[in-house]
Amino acid sequence: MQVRKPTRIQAENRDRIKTAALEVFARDGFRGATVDAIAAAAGMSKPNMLYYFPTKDRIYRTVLEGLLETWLSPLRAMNADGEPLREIGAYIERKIEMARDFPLESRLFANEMLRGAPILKDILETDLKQMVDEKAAIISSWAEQGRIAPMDGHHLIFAIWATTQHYADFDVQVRSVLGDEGDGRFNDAAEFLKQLFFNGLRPR
Amino acid sequence: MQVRKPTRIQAENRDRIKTAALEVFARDGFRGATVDAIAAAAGMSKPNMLYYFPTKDRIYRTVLEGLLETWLSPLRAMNADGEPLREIGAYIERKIEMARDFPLESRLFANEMLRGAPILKDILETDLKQMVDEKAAIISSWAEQGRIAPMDGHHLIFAIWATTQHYADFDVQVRSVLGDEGDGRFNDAAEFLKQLFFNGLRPR
DNA sequence: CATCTTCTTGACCGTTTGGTAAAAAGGACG
DNA sequence: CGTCCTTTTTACCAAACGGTCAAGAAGATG
Repeated sequence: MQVRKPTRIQAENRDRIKTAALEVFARDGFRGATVDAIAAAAGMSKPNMLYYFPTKDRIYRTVLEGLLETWLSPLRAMNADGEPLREIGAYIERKIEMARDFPLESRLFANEMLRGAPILKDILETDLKQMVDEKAAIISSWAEQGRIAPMDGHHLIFAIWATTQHYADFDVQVRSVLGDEGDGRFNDAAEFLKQLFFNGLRPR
Repeated sequence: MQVRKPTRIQAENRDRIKTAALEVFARDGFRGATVDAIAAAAGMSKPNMLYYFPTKDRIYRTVLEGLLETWLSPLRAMNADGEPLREIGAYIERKIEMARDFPLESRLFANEMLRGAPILKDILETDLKQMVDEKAAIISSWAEQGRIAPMDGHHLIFAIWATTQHYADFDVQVRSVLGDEGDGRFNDAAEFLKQLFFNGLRPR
């Protein structure tokens, strides 16, 4: 099986398509997105795009899978040997940065969840579950050592996901509510969330 | 302008359509949903359905607007004269109940946000903003009185929205990660969140 | 610069989509 | 039970959709 290395044009165009697809899928979801819309966003004709990716489904899977590793890396970085509040604080900060810098990725992920994760379900139940269980166990051990309040680590992780991704997924709502004073919302959110979680987790 | 009261059949069918539309729109979003799919879910032919609602757009607006008041009523119930932690705790509990009992409504709302809230934008910027500002002011006054920790009430409200709605919007993910032990997830979440927010908000 | 491969295009195809028209079927009510 | 209004159905339409095809344009390579 011959696998020749991609040409410069191939690399560029595949990249433009993935960027365009991210935009469209994040807004309209898989079913709502059209290959015409993606091609238009990528600045090329539909048949031209389909020369690089044979189907809409393939584009979607490529974008989604390309995103996963980046998306989960902050959690993977949470270290059992670190100081609990430092580790959790760093995780919150990193996740807020990602909501600010990669809102489309967050919304694409949210869209996949809303339709029942037909593509990612397997990964959620295996790889993701395994990692979350592992990190939740670390949190439990911190709690048993009395270094943080006793709690189920799973729900702590969910709470951090929810609060941080909210600023990407519900960006319209956040901006609508905050109005003109909303410019510093990511910094304010980071400060608020660290206070909330730090005080909420401190052992008592 | 004659407005006759709806017949029994009209009332029933409009209701069936709205229920079916909620299901389909919550899963596939506005663009991804098809009138055929909604009609099928409602158990009637497409032209029959369009006899009751002239366009897909009209169905969507009807469902969305019918949802809004219910959706925001828990926040409206937050009372300045109550005891802060009791009020906030009751709000969290009510929101978790809604995530459990009305997940489709939550996901429909999420879908509308993800595509930039083209229908709800106006309401977000006027009615919603007004109410959130009002409630955030109450929270600020509690903070000034030293009854809770100082904070921006807006972000507290966002955090409660995010953490509670997460259990509806990301239900697949939550269930995938929790596995078979996930049955009590709404109760566990309520307990966890109350602990988190109570400790996180206590004045110090 | 000739040749071979890669890339792009316009024309096209069958299916799905949102919606319409007209007529048949059903229900309410005197 | 006949009449009138409501409801449902069948058949249909134009546009949008995902995708194909063959031929031409542009790049790479000797």
